[in-house]
Amino acid sequence: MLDAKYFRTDIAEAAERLQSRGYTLDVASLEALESRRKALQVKTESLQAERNSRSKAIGKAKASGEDIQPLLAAVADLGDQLEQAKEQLKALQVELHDIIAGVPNLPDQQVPQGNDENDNQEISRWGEPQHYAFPVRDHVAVAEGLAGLDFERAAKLTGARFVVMQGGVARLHRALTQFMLNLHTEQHGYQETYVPYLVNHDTLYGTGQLPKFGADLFHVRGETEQQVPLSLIPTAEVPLTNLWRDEIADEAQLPLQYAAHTPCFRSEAGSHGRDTRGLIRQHQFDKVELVWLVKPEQSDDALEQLTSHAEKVLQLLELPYRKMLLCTGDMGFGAAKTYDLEVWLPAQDAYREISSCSNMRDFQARRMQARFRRQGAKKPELLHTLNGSGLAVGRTLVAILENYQQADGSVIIPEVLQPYMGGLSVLKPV
RNA sequence: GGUGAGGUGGCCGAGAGGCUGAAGGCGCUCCCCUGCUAAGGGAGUAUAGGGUUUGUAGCCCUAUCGAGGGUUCGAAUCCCUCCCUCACCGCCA
Repeated sequence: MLDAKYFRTDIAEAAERLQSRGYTLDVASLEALESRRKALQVKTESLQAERNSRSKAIGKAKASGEDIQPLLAAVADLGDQLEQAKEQLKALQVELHDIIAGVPNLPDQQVPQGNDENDNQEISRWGEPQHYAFPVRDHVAVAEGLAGLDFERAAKLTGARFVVMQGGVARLHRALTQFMLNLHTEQHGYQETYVPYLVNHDTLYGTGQLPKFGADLFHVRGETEQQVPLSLIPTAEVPLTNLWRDEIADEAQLPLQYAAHTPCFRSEAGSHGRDTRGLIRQHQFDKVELVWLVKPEQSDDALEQLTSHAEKVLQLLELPYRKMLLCTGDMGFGAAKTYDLEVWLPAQDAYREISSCSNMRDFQARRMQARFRRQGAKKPELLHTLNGSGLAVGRTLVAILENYQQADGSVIIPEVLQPYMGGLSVLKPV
């Protein structure tokens, strides 16, 4: 969420910068609402102040044994007026807040202008896509030979966009998460963290999934209407970033770096018909997530580091990839700057997203009231938050199955994973 | 799941409808005293929103005692719902 004050003081600039990412701010109605809000809030608060002082006077009069009836009569209609003003103000504030909470983050200045993924800017490439002397199969066909992925049975158990993994492929999937977590915690300074997979709505609001993107989530309702509704996390970014919701960190504790492996659940509303084959787009997938909480002046550098940590995984797995700087139109709701890492998938003859690393600046921190206090400072400041996949495990599995496939249907296991596979160096067809 | 006890500032802890944004203590900051240290004296010490303002200064207002609703002129205090913590019982990986 952007600072409400920003909309009061520099609304023209806000509108212009938002337009660059394809978001049209309704300046006129926002200004109208704002001036009504101001008048109403002043009115409401002065009514409140009057009520408070009169009530205090009644208390004093009563204590000294005076007759309070005339005083009571004098406040009689104050209550109704106040009640009415409060209700109007609340409605107005909710309206205003809903608008502001639905406004996306401002893109960083160096983010290229653009409408969609075609305007993203390629930053670098790593590795050379291999040439295959045989017809390349996609990961579904490769895994079929290994009896590793069972989409039919998963559909029976649950429905479309779920998978059952078995045997060497299942183990490879597990090996990947172990490898990634070990790398980030041992070499990159992240604190290994285990988090809940169900979170409440305050938490989802904090990272920006709510109120706008509830349709992308799976929700779990309580038995009764009053019980707190929960939702399955769409990414570990949600619980990790919210660790510091409503808290104030000491400057000395920063930067905070967390790594967690969790399943992620996404309803994929609105993506019907896209990537229907295979593991690319599932309702449930595993991911190792990296989250940073930093001082504002550290966040630019932190994004570079965070992205390099995700890249390191691809490099160690020897998977060709390219690094893209997303344009204004392709960035996520809360992001100020995002790098996507796209891994080479030979069967698709294309690079596909496998990691997304974003600097959210203070956008989430403001919603969460996640702050820190500088040494000796009185006022706390908002933190900057960053997150990135390091990496999406399912898609990494896809990349390995496709890039390491052999003519005989076997799949070579990347060297760094072999210790996690009991020394196995190749998955053979069954 | 059942029964009971609780949730108050950075921490401990009082308060049981009004003079309580909240006693007292600890911690922290500043000042005084002081060869050093220890002890002592004094002052200060939440957050958010709003108004005023050139101002992240000052001043003023409002809100906040787990969360939300209610009763009341007035709620930390009374009522309801939910959340969380602790204890015992039941169940369970």
